[in-house]
Amino acid sequence: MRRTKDCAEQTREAILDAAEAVFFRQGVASTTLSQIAAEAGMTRGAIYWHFENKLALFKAMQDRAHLPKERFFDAAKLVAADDVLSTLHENTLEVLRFVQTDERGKRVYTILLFRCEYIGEMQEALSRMRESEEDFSNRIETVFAKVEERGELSRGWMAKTAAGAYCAAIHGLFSHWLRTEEAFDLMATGRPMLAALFASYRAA
Amino acid sequence: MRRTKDCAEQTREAILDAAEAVFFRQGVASTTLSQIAAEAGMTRGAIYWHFENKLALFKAMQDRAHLPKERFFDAAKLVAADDVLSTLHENTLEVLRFVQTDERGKRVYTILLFRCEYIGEMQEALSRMRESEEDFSNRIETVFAKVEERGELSRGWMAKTAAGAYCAAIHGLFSHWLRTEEAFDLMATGRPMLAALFASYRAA
DNA sequence: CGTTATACATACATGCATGTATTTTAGCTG
DNA sequence: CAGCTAAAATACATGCATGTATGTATAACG
Repeated sequence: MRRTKDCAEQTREAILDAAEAVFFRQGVASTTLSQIAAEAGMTRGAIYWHFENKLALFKAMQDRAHLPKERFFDAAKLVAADDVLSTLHENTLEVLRFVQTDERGKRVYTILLFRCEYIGEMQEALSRMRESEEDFSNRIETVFAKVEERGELSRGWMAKTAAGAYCAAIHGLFSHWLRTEEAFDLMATGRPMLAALFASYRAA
Repeated sequence: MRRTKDCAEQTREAILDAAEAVFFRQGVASTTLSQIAAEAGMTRGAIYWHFENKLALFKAMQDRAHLPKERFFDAAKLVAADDVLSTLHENTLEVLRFVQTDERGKRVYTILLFRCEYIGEMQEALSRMRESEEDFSNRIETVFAKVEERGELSRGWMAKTAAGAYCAAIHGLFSHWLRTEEAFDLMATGRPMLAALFASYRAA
């Protein structure tokens, strides 16, 4: 105990790693702090030293793996592009490629999607997630509004429905992939799927 | 107590209703049998009389709202159709229309998707769900295999990726809709989205 | 009309997770 | 080297959900 300062920081990271692992295996609600401590090779004392409680630990884990949506979709840049649709299309493919390599992101996103109930104390975590999702949704809608304004959106679509379909497609791809990882080739499926969508957005 | 036989059946239904309501509000893991009993206006005794435990109650709730996938997608019929793709397309639109009217289905599906962690005791419930999903996935893949065999599937798609994209799209639509119900018009978004997908499947 | 099984309610024992208080260990400081 | 404090481990009190055992009222049945 009390080895040194960065030794404590190392402990903190170990606890977060352990939390990720146990949350992933067992889900958030049924995971006890004892289990996390055991996984990290310590006792609950260490956890309570570094974190206020389970919710704080959960949030810290969520923060450590800042999800890709925030860093990949800059609505201002997208709207400013020459060919907004093509830029969004390419951008999306880039995200698909990226997430495949991001092991931590995959684990954390799986926890957020499938291993967490977001109730009681966790409601705050949900509202964070919701805000982030809503923010994403809104940015995408802004982008499509611009596309529509420029007359580049096929009739049959409106900014709102186009954005909804885009979000649904992305979300569907990710969750289907995370649920059946070994049996699902994200790029092989996502590429033609996005191609179909964007072709429809553009159609004369 | 001991009113009559169908009075007991009525109690059973009331318990299931209460479970649905509380699971929906609070999530499955953190819901206690006392809360369900209170919601139903009874005590835990009634629950333990009708159900072995929480898992059994959960399964009964799941069974009562048999989800639409089972009754709408008959792979054999689909494969036998003249125009398989068009039939699947129409079938899918019909499901979209139907689910909007099925309040119980909506609640239960929301619980299954967002209010349940599927761990510990619930893992069995998960494997049931998984089987059902996998079965659905497989049936869809069978359908697309037939389409491919007939040479009616555009190059750029293979049976597997086409089925994956279809499932991802459906799942994405449903979950996006259930998450933001008021702000999302399922048909208005789903119709052009499916049109885009199926147009791509067919493209010469 | 008495008995019995049904449909619950109530009471009780157990276990376990949480949070906090206390204690121990070891690095740092003068 | 003494003293202090950061970094944990340990101990303890509490609450609460579960499961089960027991109690009880009433419908069904002979």
